[in-house]
Amino acid sequence: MFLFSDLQVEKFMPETKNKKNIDFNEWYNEIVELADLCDKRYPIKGMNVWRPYGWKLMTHVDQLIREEMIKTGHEEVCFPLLIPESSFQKEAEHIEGFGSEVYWVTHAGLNKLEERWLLRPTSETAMYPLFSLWIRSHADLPLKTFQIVNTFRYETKQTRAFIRVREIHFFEAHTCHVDFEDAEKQIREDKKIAERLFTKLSLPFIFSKRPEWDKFAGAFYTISIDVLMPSGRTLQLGSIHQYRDNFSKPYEIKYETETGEHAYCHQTTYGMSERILGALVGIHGDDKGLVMPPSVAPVQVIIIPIIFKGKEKQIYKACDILDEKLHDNGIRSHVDKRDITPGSKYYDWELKGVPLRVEIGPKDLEKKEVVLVRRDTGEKKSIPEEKSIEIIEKELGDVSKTLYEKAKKFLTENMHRVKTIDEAKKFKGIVELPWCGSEDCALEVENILEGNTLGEPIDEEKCSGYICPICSRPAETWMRYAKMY
RNA sequence: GGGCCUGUGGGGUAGCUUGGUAUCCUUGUGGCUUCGGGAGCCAUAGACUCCGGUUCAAAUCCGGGCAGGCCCA
Repeated sequence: MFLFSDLQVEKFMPETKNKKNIDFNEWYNEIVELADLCDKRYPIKGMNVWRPYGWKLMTHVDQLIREEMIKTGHEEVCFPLLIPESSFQKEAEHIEGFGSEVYWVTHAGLNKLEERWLLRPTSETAMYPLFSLWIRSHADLPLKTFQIVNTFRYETKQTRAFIRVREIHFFEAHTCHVDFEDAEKQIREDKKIAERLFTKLSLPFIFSKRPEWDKFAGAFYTISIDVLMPSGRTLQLGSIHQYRDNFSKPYEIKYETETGEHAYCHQTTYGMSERILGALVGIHGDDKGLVMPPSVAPVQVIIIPIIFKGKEKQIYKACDILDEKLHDNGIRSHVDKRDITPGSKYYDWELKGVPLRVEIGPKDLEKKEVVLVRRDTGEKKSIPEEKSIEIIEKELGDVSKTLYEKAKKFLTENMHRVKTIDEAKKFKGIVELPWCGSEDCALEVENILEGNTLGEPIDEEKCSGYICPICSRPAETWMRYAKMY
């Protein structure tokens, strides 16, 4: 039967075709294109085009990272995209880890190259031959650099916008230190950077020490930064690696100590990518579109003039005055003067995830008020025009907080520490089980739970008094398992 | 790595089984009019993924490529 009420729902509540709660993956695919983040029609698998809005968001994320780096004494550099094969081949584990997924340049013009070049899958092997020239003395250390560049990995698996791509928008920090302890100090700083950065992005995350068999190719150990997506899968947003002297030896990154000895550097790296944007989309978004935290929203406050015949001038003027005041207070605002109906603008900016909307119409002018609407909660209220700036500033902060708390609740509710496989089977998301330390046992858990080994919790007492659910030996640590992207 | 499904104007689709003139919605453009949750009218623009095969004739049938999606490892 055809009901008028169905039509109304359709008419007044336009939403994505796919619902986030029902089919997250399809919803995600729909929204990245609807919201003008990227264009997946570029004819190479896994290489999507950044559209203006998506790129703006990404550059705002980059800027937050850049600020953290500068604040902690890192210097920005930019290395070449191409790496000679001979540079790439110096560290054995690294080659083994990346060898199957690099793109090779074999020809230049009409000539075959004498030595092949590769497109960087990450920049260790591009940077380290130069580091060995830059570093001579202990006074040159620590060397703290970073770059934000594109890297290339030939993914054979299913690609997904921002989450699994072949051309990666990559942030990588590379540091060199006098010894292991100084490198460890760097890693402690890296963890604090993550806390600050992801709080600004309203993205609660967990650190895990990746298992030995799944750490970065060439690393001594790897700490991953993971978030939990609404699908129940984890998404790794960043990695912090302790290299010890694994790379400095083959690349001969040495320095002269105060006593005139020669010593190898200890190194760390820190990596993140556009997966952060994928997490922002997936975790905060809803069936109306994106919901962006104010820290990265290209437009934080959208002002919609409600035009009535004969009153256009006054209304536009009121909008412009507020717009200017917001700018003066460092808030990114915009007045939407397009010749379409206000309702149509509401939907547009909701899709784009603008945190706050202000409506100014004739009634508001009379009452010296403006209407304020929150994207995250839908809450709508009238506020006095003269207090609008302070109220808007406060509301922007509240949006960040609300987004964070909502995501934190989801993470907490879907992370469970249990003692047996049977208990673990009851839960989706992330489970922690006692672990004896054997790879075989972890892989067996992976099989049973149909998930992956995420890693051990860090900065936490070891797991004592429990037994490994597979082999019944005493457990050494807790181990996390989850389905991963 | 294995299996399954899909490809028609910018977007979404009908047509494909049974080969012959490509449907509708949306969007774009110009104009009139309107504006507190996707307004209306008029005019106009725009498509069969690529290569090969079968056929008098292919969007339609067959094979392959490329691209997209889903499931399993």
